[in-house]
Amino acid sequence: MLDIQLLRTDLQQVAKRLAGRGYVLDTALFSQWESERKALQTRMQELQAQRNASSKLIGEAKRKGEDASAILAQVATLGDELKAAEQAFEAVQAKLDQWLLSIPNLPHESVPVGKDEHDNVEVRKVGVPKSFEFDVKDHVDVGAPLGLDFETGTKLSGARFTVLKGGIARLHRALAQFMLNTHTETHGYRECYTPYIVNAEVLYGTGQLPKFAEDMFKVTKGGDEQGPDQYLISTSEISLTNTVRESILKLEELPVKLTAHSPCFRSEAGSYGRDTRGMIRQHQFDKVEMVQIAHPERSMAALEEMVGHAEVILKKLELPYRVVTLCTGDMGFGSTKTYDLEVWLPAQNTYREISSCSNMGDFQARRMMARFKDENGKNQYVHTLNGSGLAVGRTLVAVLENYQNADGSVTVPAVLRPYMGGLEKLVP
RNA sequence: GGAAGCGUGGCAGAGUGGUUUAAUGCACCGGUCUUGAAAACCGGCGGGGCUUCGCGGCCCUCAAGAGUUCGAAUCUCUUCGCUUCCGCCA
Repeated sequence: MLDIQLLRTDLQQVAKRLAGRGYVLDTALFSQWESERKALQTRMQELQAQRNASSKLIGEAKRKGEDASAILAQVATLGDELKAAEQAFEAVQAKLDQWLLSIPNLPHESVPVGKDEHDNVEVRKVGVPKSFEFDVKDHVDVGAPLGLDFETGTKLSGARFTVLKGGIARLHRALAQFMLNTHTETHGYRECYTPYIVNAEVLYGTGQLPKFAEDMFKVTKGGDEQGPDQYLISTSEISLTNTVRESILKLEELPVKLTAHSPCFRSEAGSYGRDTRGMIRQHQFDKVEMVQIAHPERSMAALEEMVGHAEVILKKLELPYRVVTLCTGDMGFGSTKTYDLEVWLPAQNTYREISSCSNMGDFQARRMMARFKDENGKNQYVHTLNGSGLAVGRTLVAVLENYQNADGSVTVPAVLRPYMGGLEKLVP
């Protein structure tokens, strides 16, 4: 959520910056609602003050045993008027709030202006794609004999669900363990285990609601169809970031660095027909997530650091990748700046997204009321950052494709062998 | 699932319709004193919002929501959470 003060003081500038990401800000609408709000709020508060004063007088009169009927008569008409004023105010305030919640974040000045993914800027390329002496297979064909089973996944749950069996299942687990251990042991993140079902208000905090409800899985408690709205998390960014909601952190508590391995559930509405083959795009996938709650002055540095943390995983796995700065038009809703990590997939002969690291600035913090007491004792919004470190399913895909051998086996990356009981190769 | 009880500011804790615009203590911050500290004393000390150049003024907030009332922490209803007991259960 943007700072409403910024909209009040510098509306045109905000509109201009949002235009860079392809968002048209309805400035006339805001100005109109804002002046309505101001008038209604002033009126309502006047009436409340009047009521409070009169009630106090009545109390005093009664205590002294005096006759209060004159004041009572005077205040009698106030009730209806006040109620009407309150309702009118709440109505316009609700409209403003909903509107504010639907506005994306302002891009940082350092973000390249652009329309879509074609305008993203490559920052660096690391590692050299290996050349194969044989025709490379994609992960579906490499994985099938090793226990990657789409057919059973579909039988159980429909399209975009997968069953992993045997060595592949273990490799998948090894990847997650390796990532989690690396982030906790060498990057200073605190391991967390969090709920996979969260309340709607939590999703307002991180920005999935109200705009992106169609991307989520909503769940219902048996026998409680009228119960509160709850959703499966689409990333553990949601639960990790919201751990600091409605709190005021001490200066010395920053930065808070959290990590978790969790499944992620995404409806993938709007991506029908895209990446239908294989496990690139699933309704359920695992991810190791990094989250930082940072001092505003430190958040951009923290973003660079976090990208580095994600890169370490790819480097240790010896997977070629590149780092890309997303342009204004391709960034996510709440981000001020985003780097994507794209891993080399030989079968597709291209780099594919495997991690996304973003600085959300105070956008989520304002929605969550997550603050810290600054150097001057003032409460300030924290900055929140999140990054995949990494998407486990896609990492599995990358390992299968990059480590495949002519005989159909897959070499286990050296760093994963301790997690595989020393196994060096997955053999059909 | 059944029964009972309880949710007040960072913590403890008063407060059962109008001197509570939430007492008091602890913690915390500033000051006096002190070589320094402790103690003592003085002052400050939750959060959100509106308004003002500023000083300030005002509104909301006692788990959440709704209601009764001129007036609600206090009364009523609903929801949520916690505690204890019983039942069931990985």
